[in-house]
Amino acid sequence: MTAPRKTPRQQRSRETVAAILEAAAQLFQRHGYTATTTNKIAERAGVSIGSLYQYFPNKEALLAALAQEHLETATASLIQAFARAAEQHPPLHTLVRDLTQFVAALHTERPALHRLLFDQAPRTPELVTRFREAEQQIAAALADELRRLGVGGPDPEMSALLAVQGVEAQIHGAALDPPPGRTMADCLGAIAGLWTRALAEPG
Amino acid sequence: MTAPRKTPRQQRSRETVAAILEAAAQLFQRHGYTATTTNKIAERAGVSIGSLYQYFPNKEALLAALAQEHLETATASLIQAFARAAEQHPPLHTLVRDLTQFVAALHTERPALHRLLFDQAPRTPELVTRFREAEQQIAAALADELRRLGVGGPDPEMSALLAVQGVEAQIHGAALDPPPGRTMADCLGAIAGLWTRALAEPG
DNA sequence: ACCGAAAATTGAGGATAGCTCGCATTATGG
DNA sequence: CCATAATGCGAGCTATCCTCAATTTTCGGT
Repeated sequence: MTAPRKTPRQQRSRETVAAILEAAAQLFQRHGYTATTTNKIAERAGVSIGSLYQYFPNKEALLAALAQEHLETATASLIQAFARAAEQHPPLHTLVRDLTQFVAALHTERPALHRLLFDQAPRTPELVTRFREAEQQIAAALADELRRLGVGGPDPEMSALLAVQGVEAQIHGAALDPPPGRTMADCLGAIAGLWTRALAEPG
Repeated sequence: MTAPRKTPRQQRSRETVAAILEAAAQLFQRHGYTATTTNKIAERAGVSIGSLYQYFPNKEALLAALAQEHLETATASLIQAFARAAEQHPPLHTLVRDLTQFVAALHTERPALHRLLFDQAPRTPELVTRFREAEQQIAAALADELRRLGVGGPDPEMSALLAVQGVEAQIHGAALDPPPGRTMADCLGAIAGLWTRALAEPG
């Protein structure tokens, strides 16, 4: 159960919730999930521990709320950037290069939060579901472009989803520990090259 | 700290450690990591809680030991299967198809343990490192074959690593929730097709 | 066979962290 | 202005991880 226990109705309580989430984000990022106690979060937020549990049923729900927020903004910004890039009807290799760079940007912009959610957090079914939904949204946007270009093989939706999943994993790996002797740019270039070839098959 | 606290020297203690790990595996898989208490593990193993902490410094170390065991056997069996498949010097598309099926087998053979390690366990730096090492071993084996076939672009090691990371993520996704209207076999076919094209570029 | 040392086992309990619950305080709206 | 709802509070309950001093078992040398 990670759903909010009670929705704040007054301005005062909305500020309380915001303060709690802000404090949770800071402490989780600085000390990790398990090392952060809910009492410390409440203390830093300037509220009592009772208030915290008024709005969040358990510690995990704090993480779920942060994850949802991050996934929503990240997905939205990525889809927006992708849509802007697609406006000019670029060729496949440009589209793929842009996509990889947008995904890479997610890892460099808020690296601490990103790594918190992907490397430290216990992966609850709810978190996994949210993540899958984000993947599918991005894949849908990519699939549209593949269809427009007449590529992506007989099943562009499937190809798009596999591309999103693959690019995510590859860039995460490159950001975590890039192969010796290769820069991040090398990795991005290789990833873009691979996927341009992989997706080039006519529909 | 997940390193063993003390290495068992007598037969008796080796059996104790084995019983603890067996109990931990069962309970973790049945009830999840956090819901399993160390006292329950000791109880099911038929030893006292003190004995458990004689050999494992903390709860996390139990998971790390299970993870190391699973990763080692999985990596070894995958590399062995891959080597056997490569003996007959097959073409690229056969090699890629075999690789995807071997990886898929890891997800179907011991699904509970696999999902435990990938979806529930808190990802400690040590676990992440072990996982990276396994990836690199498999990638090295694949890179050899790419070189033999004269494919994989200018940097076959990089291509191989990206392929291993990508295939792992895609098959994990397909096993977790396959796209609507597609069977697992559809997914495997699509994955193999994509990577055959991606890796086909001459060196 | 015997003995001292090392290895192994034990389980009550300390320390700590997640979470509850009854009460106090503040806001709302009629 | 007051009844009601919303919000805030924090001591303390409960459960879990882990320690430690005492006990039992095994081993190696004589």
